[in-house]
Amino acid sequence: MQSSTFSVPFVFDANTNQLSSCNQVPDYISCLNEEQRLAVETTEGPLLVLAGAGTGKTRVLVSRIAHIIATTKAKPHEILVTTFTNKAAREMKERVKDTTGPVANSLSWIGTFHALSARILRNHTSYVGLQPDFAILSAEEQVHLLKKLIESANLDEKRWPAKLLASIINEWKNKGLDEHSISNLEAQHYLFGGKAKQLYAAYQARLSEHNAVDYGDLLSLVVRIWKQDPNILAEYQSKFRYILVDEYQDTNIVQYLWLKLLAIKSKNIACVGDDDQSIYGWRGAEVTNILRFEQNFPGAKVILLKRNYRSTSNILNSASYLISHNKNRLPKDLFSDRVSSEDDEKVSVCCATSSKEEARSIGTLIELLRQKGQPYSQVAILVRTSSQMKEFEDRFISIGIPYRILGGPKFYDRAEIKDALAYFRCTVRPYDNLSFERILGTPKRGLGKATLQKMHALAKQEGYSTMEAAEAIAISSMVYPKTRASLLELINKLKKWHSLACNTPVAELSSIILDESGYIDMLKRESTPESEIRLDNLKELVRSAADYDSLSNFLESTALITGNESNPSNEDSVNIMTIHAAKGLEFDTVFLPGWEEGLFPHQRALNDKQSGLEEERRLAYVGLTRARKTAMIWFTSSRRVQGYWQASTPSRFLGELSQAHASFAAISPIQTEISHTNVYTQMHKNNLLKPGRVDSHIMSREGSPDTNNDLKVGTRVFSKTFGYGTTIKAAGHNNMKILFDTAGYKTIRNSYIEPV
DNA sequence: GAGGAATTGATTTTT
DNA sequence: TCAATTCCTC
Repeated sequence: MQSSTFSVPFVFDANTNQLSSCNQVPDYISCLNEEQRLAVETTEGPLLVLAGAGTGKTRVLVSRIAHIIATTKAKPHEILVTTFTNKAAREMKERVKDTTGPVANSLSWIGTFHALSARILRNHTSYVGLQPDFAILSAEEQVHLLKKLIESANLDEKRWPAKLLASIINEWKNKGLDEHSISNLEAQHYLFGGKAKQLYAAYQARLSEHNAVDYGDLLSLVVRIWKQDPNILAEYQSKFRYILVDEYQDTNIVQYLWLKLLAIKSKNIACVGDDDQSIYGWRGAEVTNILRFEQNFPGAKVILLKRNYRSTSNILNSASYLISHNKNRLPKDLFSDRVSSEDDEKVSVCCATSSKEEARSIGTLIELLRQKGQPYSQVAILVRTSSQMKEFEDRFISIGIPYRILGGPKFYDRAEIKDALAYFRCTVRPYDNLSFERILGTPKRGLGKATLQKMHALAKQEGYSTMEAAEAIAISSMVYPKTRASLLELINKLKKWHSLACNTPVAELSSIILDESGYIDMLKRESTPESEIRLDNLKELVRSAADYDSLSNFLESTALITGNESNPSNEDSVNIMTIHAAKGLEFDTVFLPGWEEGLFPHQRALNDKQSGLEEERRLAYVGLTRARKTAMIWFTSSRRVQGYWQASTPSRFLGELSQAHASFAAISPIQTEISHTNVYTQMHKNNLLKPGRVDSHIMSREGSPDTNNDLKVGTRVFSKTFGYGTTIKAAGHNNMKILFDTAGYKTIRNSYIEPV
């Protein structure tokens, strides 16, 4: 896309609330194409910008913010912008700064729905029976809490999994339903029976006891306040004169209600999104929001961005043809801005015999690309499931290709960070039971299950918090003196830190806590490379704590911000990530391995009716459109899934690529250098002309009952995948290690082989 | 309560 | 297969 660097020097004086030097015709307009300019200049009334992949969505939003500030009388703090992640919000703010100058600093309402809602909710806590310092429950804590409630309701955890209950509650909150509708949810009906409603009531009661909300509440409470009190709503309606929404296809129903209430007065709502890139349906995103925009916001203008600046026409056309197989979408006609030339390669489809070979071939290709001057960082491997990553890691380590995994374990997900935060939270809020239970046994101090059980019993009996119960036990004779002393020591430390909290700098306080708790010592004693990293992470945590003026403010920010900047190594390295994590990114070369039925589209999505398949197809579309110049799709003829070897059928999506823009058999110049990939033979062998044929008994693990349990060692057997072989030894209940005549040693399910 | 053995169960993931 | 969890023993 155009790379003009310019700056419109707006100055916003917060004292006088005046914006100066904004009467010049700003330059940001001139670098937009006609479609984009229309989207930027239509500042009044509801607007939907339907932007295909690579059409400059963010540029439109950024320019629009600049335009609104320049041409209307709106102040930056009267503009509300929602983004999908915190990271996107930061990046958007940076880009606005590049375009409008220092005025971006006054753009204070830009962030995720959750972050914005938390701010709004803090002003009206009494309205919904909360204290202003309410805590925000993380997903993990939510499951933990539900687990405990299920336990105390004497339900069998195996049959009533907390995770399932959590997903039901979340789904239902995302849909903006209230407690009366929980009984309508099909899933809870047969899984939880009448108990779900009780469990939910207990859950919500526990939340308010703890002065906490979960992520769903954050939004729905704001919606509830706005619905119930017209005065409060009116206040926000006039406060936010312009509303901009990024990634509109990923909003859920509550977020729609939220926007609708807020925008109903000014009608100045502009949403940017692409229905074809909606890949988060499984967590509540509602594509219908974008499909029905014109009905939901009467008088809406819809602008389609069709000019794609990213991909070559072969890639774009393949992707467009693929996505045209979806029924539930708004048709678009994207065209590539790139002048077709010799390096407009077709999308190539290649086959390997196993995931190992797949990784080996792709590794070789990457090395060749590198020799031809392509930096590693311009190469991405986009997988459907994270389990596919390991094969590539192994291979890359052995041949020395530097790589990085994006969207891997997040900083705040690391055990040591969570432990540290749990210590901090106990210090600040002594009634935080979850955190207290987390720190009890880390580092080891002779406190465990038995002691915890006693605390629980006492807490329940006396209505204490866990820490109060611990204190009572520490001065009673309910436990051994050794346990008592250890417990007392912990409690005294927590009390000491609590008293330090108000007049000690945050960074100092946090390092005192980590030190005195023995946590640092524990890691130092380990002295493994692993523990070195952990110590570094803790140092990093202490460093970032220094930016806050109180420990509780620091904790507040960590509840909403998950640092997903993955290891910012400056080394030129290949990017490995899931397709989900690749959303919004682009690379010169993209490898898409594992296009096989059952893996991509994923079996779980296939079981899940038509909408599941369509979302998988959108995912394929997103994957393909990440590529600028080269896209290479791979599939294998057999793959080890969950430890078992399975014959695989090429993905039905391969048959949905446009023949004119994808080459199934034609071999690109680089590929000819790989001798062991015989595309032709494999294509025939795998019956690629009829993609989508699934051998259901092979793909599904539960498909057929396990027979052949009486197989003896040394028996000759036959497998559809590997041919003839001899059993070597039993491996677990229903598996056998077999030496195949041609395929070598494999461990497979007994049901996949038959004696001959 | 700690540590080793056995069992289980495995998309995608942000706030 | 492989990691996480639970079970079992000392």
